[in-house]
Amino acid sequence: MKWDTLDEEQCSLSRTIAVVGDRWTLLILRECFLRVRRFEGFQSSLQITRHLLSERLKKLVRSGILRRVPYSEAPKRYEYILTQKGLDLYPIIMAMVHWGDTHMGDERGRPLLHEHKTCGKLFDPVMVCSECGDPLHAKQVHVHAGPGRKEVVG
Amino acid sequence: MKWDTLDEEQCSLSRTIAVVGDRWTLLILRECFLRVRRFEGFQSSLQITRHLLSERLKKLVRSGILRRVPYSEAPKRYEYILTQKGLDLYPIIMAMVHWGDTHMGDERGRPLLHEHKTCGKLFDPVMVCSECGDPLHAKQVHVHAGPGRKEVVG
DNA sequence: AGGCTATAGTTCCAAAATAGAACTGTCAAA
DNA sequence: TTTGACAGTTCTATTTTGGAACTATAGCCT
Repeated sequence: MKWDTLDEEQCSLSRTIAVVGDRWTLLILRECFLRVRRFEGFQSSLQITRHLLSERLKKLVRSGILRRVPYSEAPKRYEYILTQKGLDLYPIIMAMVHWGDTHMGDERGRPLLHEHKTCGKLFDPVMVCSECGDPLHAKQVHVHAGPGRKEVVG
Repeated sequence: MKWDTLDEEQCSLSRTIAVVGDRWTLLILRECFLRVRRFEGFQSSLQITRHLLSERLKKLVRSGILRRVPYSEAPKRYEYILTQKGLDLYPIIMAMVHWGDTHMGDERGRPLLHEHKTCGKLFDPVMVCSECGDPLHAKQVHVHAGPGRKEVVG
């Protein structure tokens, strides 16, 4: 597969994978949601090589997920801030964190707890149907071809 | 980073990434949710090299996400079925599909539509708080160190 | 003025992962 | 007996990563 044109695929999952489908990108985004914004911050907390970090940040900026904002004029220095498009990745990250808590946990318990500020409680993320509000399960979902589908599969 | 011990990291996201954090694995899982079960099925719909497909399927079986079930005795043939642990990845996949639909769509419209069998309507997946049921947004969440956390960050 | 430190990268080479194609082995059907 | 379907394995070439060192700008200290 030609990963460089993955974002032109018909499948929405492929298009998402094109931008966030690698290990480092996902970990960088985790740091973004933990309020890390600067090159040295990402580098020291992730132990990613500077070369790859540089690559990934550029790609995230090109994809419109991060904005590169100057925070110092002399010397010129920038920090990386999530755009709305980037903030909208939150459910993906939370879904992954929750699956890890549920299925990959160890005896120590979960490393982070999440508090929902609007209700004040510790919570788990739950994915529900936008129409009826019930929790979603794979077996209750039927897939139809949509308007953007070239040929029918599945 | 040593990717082979990523599943021993303290971070739940890292542990999830250890098993589903690469492009092909995610695409294979998409096919699983579209009811593909066999080697040739995955190979022909994804155009993945047979070598990598073989590797990834083995890893998914080792991780307990797929089960390798015989469907023919002579010759011995197997198919790959999602376990409950695998089925629980559904929110991750759906979150990614939904983000792709929202932010990476093109003029043709979305390729697939999802019907919730229990309510009969076409829906979008929404991530909500398990406690109050409100939709989750990154800025409304506060992170605490949990019992499995060695040191405090973030 | 000279040297140290902080920040944000870039460059270079070795090691690992992936792509692409061909090959293996088992069995059924023609 | 030949062909085809299925489920892989093996091989080499290319691409991506990892790891370490290097560059560049500017503030601060003496």
